[in-house]
Amino acid sequence: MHYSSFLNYINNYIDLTEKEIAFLRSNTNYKKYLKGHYIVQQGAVCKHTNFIISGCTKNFYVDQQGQEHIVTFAIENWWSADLSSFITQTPSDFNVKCIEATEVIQFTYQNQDEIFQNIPKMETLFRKLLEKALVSSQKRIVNNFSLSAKDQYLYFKKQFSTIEQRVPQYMVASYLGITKEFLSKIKTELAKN
Amino acid sequence: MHYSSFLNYINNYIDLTEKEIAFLRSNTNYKKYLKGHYIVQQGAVCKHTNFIISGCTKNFYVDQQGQEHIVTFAIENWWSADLSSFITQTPSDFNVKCIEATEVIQFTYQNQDEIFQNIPKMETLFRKLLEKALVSSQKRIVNNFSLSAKDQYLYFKKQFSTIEQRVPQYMVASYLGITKEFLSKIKTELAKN
DNA sequence: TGAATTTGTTAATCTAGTTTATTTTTTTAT
DNA sequence: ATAAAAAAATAAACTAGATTAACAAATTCA
Repeated sequence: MHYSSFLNYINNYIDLTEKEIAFLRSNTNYKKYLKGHYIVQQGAVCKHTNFIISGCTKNFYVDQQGQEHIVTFAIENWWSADLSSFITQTPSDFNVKCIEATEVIQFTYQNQDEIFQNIPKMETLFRKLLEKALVSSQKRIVNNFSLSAKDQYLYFKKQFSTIEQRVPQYMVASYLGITKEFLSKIKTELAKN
Repeated sequence: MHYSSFLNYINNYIDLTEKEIAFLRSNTNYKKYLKGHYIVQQGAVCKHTNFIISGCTKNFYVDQQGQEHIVTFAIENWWSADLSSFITQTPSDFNVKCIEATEVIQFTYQNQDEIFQNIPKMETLFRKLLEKALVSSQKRIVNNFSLSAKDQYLYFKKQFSTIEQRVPQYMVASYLGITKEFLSKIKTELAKN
């Protein structure tokens, strides 16, 4: 039953036979993480790619000054992993931490290999997901350059209103690359209008 | 003969049969662009993905104030396109312009589909290329947040010394998201040590 | 229920990077 | 070779956003 939202998601993109579904099940597993737990820790290898059934995670980097920089959030029906560590199977520079209790369907690098070899449609799906992720990552770079902090916040709010309602404000600031104090200032200014 | 560097490149990752090579050739074509010419123009659909045989391109966005923001450079043995427009086949927000005279092997969206369907190894290759591109795009976001402009410049220099030597300094500044004046200041400071 | 912890606000001071304007150097094309 | 155009340097005034510090509000949990 944990699988239904995962299979529904896949089903939005591709059609799988009963056999393929069975194969997918046997090459993935369900896991539940408590709030505050780490799915990946800086310095450890990211063993799994995770599809989020419920909950919320943040992927972040702690710099040399000890400051945390959030790269991405992930919620239901999104994927969450440290891609860099996962694809090279080498220690990670990033952390993935659960902001809420989080249920996932996860698979290892080997699982992924098997899945792609046996169900080529799945590799096509992943290729397309990666394309989209790269586009939005590039869009974010451009926004960083061409928008003021206020406009970046408004863009985030529009794009990810659900996330904004679920995570503390200081994490939104970290995602935007500004201080929590400055985001607070922006919000009071916006409230005046 | 134009194809040799393209095939060499592919050969670094996967083995192709003679038949597959022939198929690849018949689904791609060679093109030469002059310096200053546009491969993609903001508002037009990006018809091709381009593998660069020789030359150098920049992928950039012109914001509402008319300011140019460079998202990526591409040189020999790199891929160049506006991914967003290419995958959706809708008008582009970005331009791809030749900084030098540039020779490419290019294929359309339909070509790509045919290639992936007939040579699944090629889709695997592209999936892996996309993974790497996404990793470096995310790395760039983090650098934007955690490094000073000076350190970002040093990182760029280390990573892309060939590019730095080939493009005007104001384009490097645009890529880094700083003004040309400030990059000039950084460089004179660095020269003093 | 209330003490402890986490999250958010406000305000003064500071600084990395921008803007604007002028000058110098390098490149390009004839 | 040389004029025109493009690129780079310099410098002063300015500003978006950071830092620091003190306080207020909201959650959490015993």
